[in-house]
Amino acid sequence: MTYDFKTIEPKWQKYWDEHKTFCAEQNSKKPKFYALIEFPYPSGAGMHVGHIKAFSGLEVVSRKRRMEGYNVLFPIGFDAYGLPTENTAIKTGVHPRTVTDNNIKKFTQQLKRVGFSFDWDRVIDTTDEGYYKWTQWIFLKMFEHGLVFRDKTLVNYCPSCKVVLSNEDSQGGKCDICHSDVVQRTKEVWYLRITEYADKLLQGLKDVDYLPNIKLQQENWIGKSTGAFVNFTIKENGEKLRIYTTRPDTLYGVTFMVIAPEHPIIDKYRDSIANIADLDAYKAECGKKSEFERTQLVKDKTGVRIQGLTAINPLTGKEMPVYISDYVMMGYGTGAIMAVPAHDTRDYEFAKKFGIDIIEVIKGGDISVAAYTGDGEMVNSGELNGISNKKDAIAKALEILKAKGCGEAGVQYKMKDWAFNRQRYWGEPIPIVHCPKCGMVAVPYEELPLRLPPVENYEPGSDGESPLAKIDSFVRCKCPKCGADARRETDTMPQWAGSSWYFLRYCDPKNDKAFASKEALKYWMPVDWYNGGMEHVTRHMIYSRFWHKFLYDIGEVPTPEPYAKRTAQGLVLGPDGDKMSKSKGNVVDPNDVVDVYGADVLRVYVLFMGDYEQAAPWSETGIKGCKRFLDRVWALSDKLVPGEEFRPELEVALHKTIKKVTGDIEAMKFNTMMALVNTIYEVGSINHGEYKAFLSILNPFAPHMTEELYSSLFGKILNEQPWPSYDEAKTVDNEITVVIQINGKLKDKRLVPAGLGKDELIALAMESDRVKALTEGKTVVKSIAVPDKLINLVVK
RNA sequence: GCCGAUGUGAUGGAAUUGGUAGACGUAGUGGACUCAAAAUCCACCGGUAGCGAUACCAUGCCGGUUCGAGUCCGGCCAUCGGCACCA
Repeated sequence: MTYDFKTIEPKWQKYWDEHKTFCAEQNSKKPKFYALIEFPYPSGAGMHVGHIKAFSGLEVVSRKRRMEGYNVLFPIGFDAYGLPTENTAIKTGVHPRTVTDNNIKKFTQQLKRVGFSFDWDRVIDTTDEGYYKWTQWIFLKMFEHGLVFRDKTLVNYCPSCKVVLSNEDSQGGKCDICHSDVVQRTKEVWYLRITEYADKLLQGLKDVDYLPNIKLQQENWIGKSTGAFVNFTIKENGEKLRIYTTRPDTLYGVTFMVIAPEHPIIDKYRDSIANIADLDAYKAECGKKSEFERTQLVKDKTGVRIQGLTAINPLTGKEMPVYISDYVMMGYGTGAIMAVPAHDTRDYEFAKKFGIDIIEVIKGGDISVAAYTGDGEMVNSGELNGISNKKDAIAKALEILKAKGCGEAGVQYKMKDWAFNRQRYWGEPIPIVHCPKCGMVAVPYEELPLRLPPVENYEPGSDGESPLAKIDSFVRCKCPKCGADARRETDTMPQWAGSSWYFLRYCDPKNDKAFASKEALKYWMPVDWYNGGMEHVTRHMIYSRFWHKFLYDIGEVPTPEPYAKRTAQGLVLGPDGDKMSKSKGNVVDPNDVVDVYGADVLRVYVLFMGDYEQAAPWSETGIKGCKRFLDRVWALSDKLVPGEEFRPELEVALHKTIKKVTGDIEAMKFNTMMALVNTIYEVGSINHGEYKAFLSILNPFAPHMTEELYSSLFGKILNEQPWPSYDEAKTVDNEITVVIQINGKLKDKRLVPAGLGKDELIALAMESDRVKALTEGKTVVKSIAVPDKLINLVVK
């Protein structure tokens, strides 16, 4: 009898569907466990095996938790708004709704074939009007609370196609569609004031269990820095030029100022600037570069001195030139810096290039060679001289600034406000009306959802407007406040919107009175364990934590943080070791694997292929090992003998393995249970109790095969059985091999009873013939013994 | 450039707290079974030298701490993820 996956796997999938085996229970007395995976974007290409790996980690945890007696919520849905779908629609003329529905169908079919234990009664789709109604609702709540505003920004604009482009579609400054040069263009867009939550987002990290590197990435993204705002007076007109610095202690070392090319002071005083044409030309040149490119090309600093603006150092009264340069960004701090070339690398390069003075104010480096960014004694710094501690120097500098009334301590965040709009069709319409009298007016809550209207074609409108701008019947409306003729906003929300709160909807996905009921939220939140890709740990996670914290502040959700725990899986690379991509043709379709090997082999392989958190290439040969492993498990049914108690020859191995697998699953280490099968083969037989235990721990990985074996051999449904327990005392061998080292090198081994003391071990080591031979005529200087592990003799 | 990670045999990777480097799998070699092949089973499997016991070398590179370093520290190199309009 061989394992016929082609009939057995669909049989159990049907059973699980019909019995709603994996649907979360309502009103359960069991403890809850909410496992969340990042819901997929349903692309036309269908799923690849990377999705399977991403979902399989918590799939195993969820199945284990159910056996451990938890009421588990393990939901699935689709993050379906997005550019690729819209681009397909433009290309083929098929409505994005139809494209999305087809893709979701394909994804669903693929997921079901793998036998994931998702709760299929709670599927959500962010493009469903019953869902995006609530996305719009939350947006309006933010609008109501002053977290939504409009401001100018630079966007990538293709003058030839007349569209706003994403960073991805404008790489290298060329339009992806027509290959003409992309320019940076100023546009007024929507923002969410996420910076208001910067500190809360940072503080909240103290209370959650994320992998340390994930926390660190988020901390760095928020980028809190403490420093000072300092006002420099402009000699010619008395204007205050406000700068932000983290090093107010270096104020005596300032020799010039740099402002962003877009800084408003230039336009304000353009009439009094002699070389305004040069500045405009430089600004235009910078406009071609994205912010990313600006910071990247540091090798050669560029800039132009402003003829007609001179800054005065508030501490020394010294006059200093003001430059514009693209290494200063309008989007961070105040868009202006004081340059201290002696102690900042970028300022140093700039000063060298433009021949500006470099004044040392901190001892310890050689400023003729490079900027010195380390600590040291303050020099050339008036009342700061002699202070050798950075912290004290900064404190003193702040004191002086405050006394003179020209500056104060301040906090800056690297995090920017969230540009919350796209000029595209396939997204949630922003529910705002522009009234000539009342300004921006919210669409009333009772009119939600504001539906996406049908359009003829999905090409972006001319001049960078959304296709919605072309729909007169959509655009023209009455002001909800005063009834006057008004215009609807035609931008849509970015793809991040729908995924910023989906974990809340899963708690109560069919509710049409609220995004979820208070009871459901109270029961299920927070998410106990969230797993996804490293590429989402900053943007998606920070955006969604922000939405959640806002909802918490207005009393709509019961927990301050959405995710109690977060882990991340590594990518599955193509067989060639490159990232899987359609263009490289190295994408592996899970359906092909299931056709040949079955779902259980695929599931076991993606988890056994290596470290779950690391990227690993797909390997056709590696998968064969997993097939052999499962075939050997299946064949154990031929070696079955009566008996429920573990027999002495397998007892330790079983207790050890149960303990190991129980712990390893929690640590997302999945690839270490194969060895037990080898041991069982060595023993030559397995009894009922032993087989039951082994099938139980394998069940989360290979649910179809283990269920078939268990139910046919023992007449019970395996996933209704409890997770096997182990006896700590029986996980250790009575006899242990200890290692004898001389000067740290392995020289001999001894099989000794477990738990031997240090002195006994050392005495034992001295009896060894090898040790005797090697220590002859020498002295043992030191002996180290680690019980049950090793003895090391230091010999001279 | 900045932030985060990774680097171990032919190969995917183990080594859970600083304590036997290479578990387990794949590939390979030899053998059993077979008319033969596949499948399956058994054995071997980091390098150099040696008949052998064994010795030396070996976890990207250079250095350090330690009785002992894949693991900790410093400095390099390479690769990957993110850098805010790809999701």
